[in-house]
Amino acid sequence: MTRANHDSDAICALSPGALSILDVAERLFAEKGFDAVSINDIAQQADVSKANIFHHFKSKEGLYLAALKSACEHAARALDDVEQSLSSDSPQAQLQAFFTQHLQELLASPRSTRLIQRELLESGSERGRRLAEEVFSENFSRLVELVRTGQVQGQFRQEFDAALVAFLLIGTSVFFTQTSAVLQHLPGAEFAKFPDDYGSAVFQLLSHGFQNTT
Amino acid sequence: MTRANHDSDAICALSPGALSILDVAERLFAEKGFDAVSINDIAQQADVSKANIFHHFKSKEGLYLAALKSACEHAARALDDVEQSLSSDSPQAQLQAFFTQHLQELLASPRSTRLIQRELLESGSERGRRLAEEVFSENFSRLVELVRTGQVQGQFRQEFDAALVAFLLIGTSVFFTQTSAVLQHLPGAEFAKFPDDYGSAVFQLLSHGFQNTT
DNA sequence: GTCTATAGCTGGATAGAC
DNA sequence: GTCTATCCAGCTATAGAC
Repeated sequence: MTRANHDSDAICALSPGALSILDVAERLFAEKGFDAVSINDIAQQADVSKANIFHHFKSKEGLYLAALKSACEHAARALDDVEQSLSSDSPQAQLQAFFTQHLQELLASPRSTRLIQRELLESGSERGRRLAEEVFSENFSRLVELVRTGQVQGQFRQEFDAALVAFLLIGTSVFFTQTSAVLQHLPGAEFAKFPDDYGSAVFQLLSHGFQNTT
Repeated sequence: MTRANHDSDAICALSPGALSILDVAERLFAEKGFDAVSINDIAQQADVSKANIFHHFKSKEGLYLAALKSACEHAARALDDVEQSLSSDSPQAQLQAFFTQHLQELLASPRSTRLIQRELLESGSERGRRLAEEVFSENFSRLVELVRTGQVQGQFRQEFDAALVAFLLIGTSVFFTQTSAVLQHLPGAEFAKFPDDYGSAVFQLLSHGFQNTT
């Protein structure tokens, strides 16, 4: 708990050995989950001894927290990049740009995404909540603001909660990446094989709705 | 693998002791995941001895599979009920009825939902895929057909993939139940506290889109 | 910083009495 | 069907040499 901050603040000063340990740990924890991964597994795949891992990290949980923090920093950085590269076009253009890049980012770094996903699944732990608050609340707020701007400018309907729209923009992407492996085995869901087409189709649908107005 | 079928076909003939074991197991596996739960934990909470569990179930994995199958049967039954109670109204009325009842079902039995969710997260295993295929593919197909019917009748836009619409109807509900615990801690997301309002608002949004047409 | 060796414990699973 | 007692493999973590 208290120690984790200390460990990962100096993340850039870690020796190369520690970095490869962290890298392997992040991958294995993301793939199999905390309890299914042993220090032995990590030691083998990182080509170091078990004891060496305990030299660099205080405990197994400490290593896990370090990997989690690394994944969060990666995710947060990616979101920042997305927002910085937003053109100063209309809100709907900005929203579409965010949506597209966000989906691409999720697809490009499935490891971090998955590790965070797993952590959020443990809703019982305080960790998951604090994590979400600290890492995502700021970015989420900015996205909500973007929707609100579109609403006051009259481009978006005012009858909808801006936070709800933002939630759906994020959720449809996350849920897609989360289920795409199994989606491909459902009949009629060929869209699972073309993430880019999925992205633009979903944005179209969220924009205009599936119901016919003619 | 081969034994699981044998075990759970006779699920109704199990002794009361076995049923309480299965009940506790389903709860714990859903809450913490397979690896984080020990036979000791289950034995304690079910008020039986460790050995008794191995008398009723061949192994820890056998017990897990039994719990998973129970959860799947529960979920599938709920979906069947939903479809049977569909009125013979217009496709959009049927679609809305399905959406509403599906969301309510998810909220009413979070244990089963969560256990299946966890299993799907392990996309590496064949189990997850087969599970989704066998349990959900039929219901998913029926939902897709419902959307197609609305399309040929001209009530829904034909430009969208029917399977995509069906996917979003399911995904927005599942993702909501999945993240609601953490959602409540995000600024501006008050809708997390009112699932019913969330349901109707999302259906409105998916129907008409967030973009202004005036 | 990195290793070998090992302590100390808990996990799943079994044997056999009742 | 249910229990107590037990086996042993595998785990986290530490000690101490280099």
